[in-house]
Amino acid sequence: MKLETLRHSLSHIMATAVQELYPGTKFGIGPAIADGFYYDFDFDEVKIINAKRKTQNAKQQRKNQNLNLNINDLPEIEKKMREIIKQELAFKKKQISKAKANKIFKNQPYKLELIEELAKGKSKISIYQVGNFIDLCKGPHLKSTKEVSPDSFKLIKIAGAYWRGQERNKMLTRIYGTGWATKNELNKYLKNIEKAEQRDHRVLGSKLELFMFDDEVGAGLPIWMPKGAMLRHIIEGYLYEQLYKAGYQWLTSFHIANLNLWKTSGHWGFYRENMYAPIKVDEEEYMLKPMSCPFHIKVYNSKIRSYKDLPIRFAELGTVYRYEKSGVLHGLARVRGFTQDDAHIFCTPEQLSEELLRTIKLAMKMLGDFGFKDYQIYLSTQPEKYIGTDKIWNKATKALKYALDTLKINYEVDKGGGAFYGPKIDIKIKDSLGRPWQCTTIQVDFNLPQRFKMSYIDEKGKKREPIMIHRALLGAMERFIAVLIEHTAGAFPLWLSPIQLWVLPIGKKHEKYAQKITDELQEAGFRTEIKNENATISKKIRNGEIQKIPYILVVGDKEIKNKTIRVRQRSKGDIGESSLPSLVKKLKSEVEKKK
RNA sequence: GCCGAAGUAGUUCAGUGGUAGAACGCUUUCUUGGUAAGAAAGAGGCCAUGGGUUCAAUUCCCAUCUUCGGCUCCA
Repeated sequence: MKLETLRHSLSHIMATAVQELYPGTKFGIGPAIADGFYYDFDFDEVKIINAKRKTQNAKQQRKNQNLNLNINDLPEIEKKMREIIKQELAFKKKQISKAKANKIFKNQPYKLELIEELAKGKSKISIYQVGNFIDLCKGPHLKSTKEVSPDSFKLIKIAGAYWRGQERNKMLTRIYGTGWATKNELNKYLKNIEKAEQRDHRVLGSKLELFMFDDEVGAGLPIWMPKGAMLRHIIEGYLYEQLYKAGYQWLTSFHIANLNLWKTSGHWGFYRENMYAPIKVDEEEYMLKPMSCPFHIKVYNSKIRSYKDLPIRFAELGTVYRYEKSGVLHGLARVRGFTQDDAHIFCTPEQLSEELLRTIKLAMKMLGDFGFKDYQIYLSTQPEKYIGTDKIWNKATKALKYALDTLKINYEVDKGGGAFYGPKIDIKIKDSLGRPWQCTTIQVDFNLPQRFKMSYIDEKGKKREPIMIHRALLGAMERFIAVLIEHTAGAFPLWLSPIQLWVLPIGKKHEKYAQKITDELQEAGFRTEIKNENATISKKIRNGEIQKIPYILVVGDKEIKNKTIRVRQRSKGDIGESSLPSLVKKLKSEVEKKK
């Protein structure tokens, strides 16, 4: 039995239960998804009288006695589902005409909408019936509900979801469930979810004192605490070094700029809903920057460029501000002010392939250095509305494909998913709960060079328009660190650890020696702290493990006598006595390998 | 923004129509310790904010803000 079939059938069983419990429900759709299933319901015409309600607050009463489900109602639906399963009902498939379908679903407006589309070019529509519940469905399904083990599924959450995923449509109530072949597998799944929640960057962020939020500061505006700021600083240092090696030049630009700049760039016209309101300065209006590109273009345009100067690569750790709808904010992964590892490459059309190839190679190297090997790559192509000629679109899309193919990278094509100004490559990294986050983006732009009248002088002394590539390889510091925290569960590799070593003197008389060791390690460039507070050695070690300190050094009488330290490695335990120089050598090679 | 849930100590959470408690953390003292929790004492809260109902509101009602789970949108 395929899990997908089981889950799809569970979704029908849930709908059957809902129909029995809340007559009058209108049904949306109910597919199987990764790990489970859902079904969308419209309860607007279900009167509260029909449902057995334990609690009713005033808000619900005001809503004209309409049913308003919440998480507390799920056990009752589960119970009903088990009753249905025990009845050993068959899933019956039928092929019917459109006219007959319209009759059966005459009280189901969402189904009628689907019938209209399904019937196009077909004479028959397939339906499935289980118990008294009939649904439009192409299947497949189980033969009977008896194939379902009544304790291997669970309804897990309830949420709003727009009909057909369109914001302008009505919001339906979606119930999510998870379903497995056995009770054991279900429990394993639920345990895994719990484990994943332990890796949540929002939880670890405050436990490890990396960053914080404050109501009075504002939503979506993280404050970096000392250890988080250090982590960020290390990553920034890495970027400066890598990009310099890759032939980039660094720029710095300001956080606000005259509205006129954003009018020229087109952001005022096309991106306004993501920008904050203008700030009045004397008689002029200024905007907080949502992107850094116009500044980089200004630098490019500050003098006449020859074909010999290209490609020009301008990089900036650009802090940008974007209005994000309140409901989408998510820890560090989705914020309202963030710093992109942004860069713009200006090149000739002939150089485009080579530049894209270099950029993707660099992205892969950098993601690899941070330990990311598992991600999804998308190539987004020409959308319906676009600027530029088909010729140049084809050329750019081909160049992107060429780069991916040359590097033998697997990718999916997101047809029509490109920006209006050019095609792009996106790389998404998954978080602890499997939610994908877009980090890397490499976009070709035919729009801005035109808007800012950019040019270079070619071999024949003629003015030509350069091609622009926008690229953020880690994406944004905030989001990247969020994913990094979840990826490592906060146990950062040595080179990234904000604090790399703790030195623990056993007693007061060992403090002087411990301080000497600490000083020498700091001198050697390692982020080291002495822990001489009043606590037992066991307690300090425990704290060190909780704080995910990579190395803990213990010193006492024996070590002083031998001129050594006792080394404990994170999650490995005591790895024995060592001299300081040999430890430093080990640490240096570990930092070097970025492991 | 939309649907649903929730905001009590630094953190995780109990609790109550008569202005509050636990655990961990923190501070101090005792203890001077050998690889994941030594002991005692103490400090710490306008119970998110603003209104309303009430003799009395942290508790009931409303609004706002923030957070969480989804939807839509994105780095």
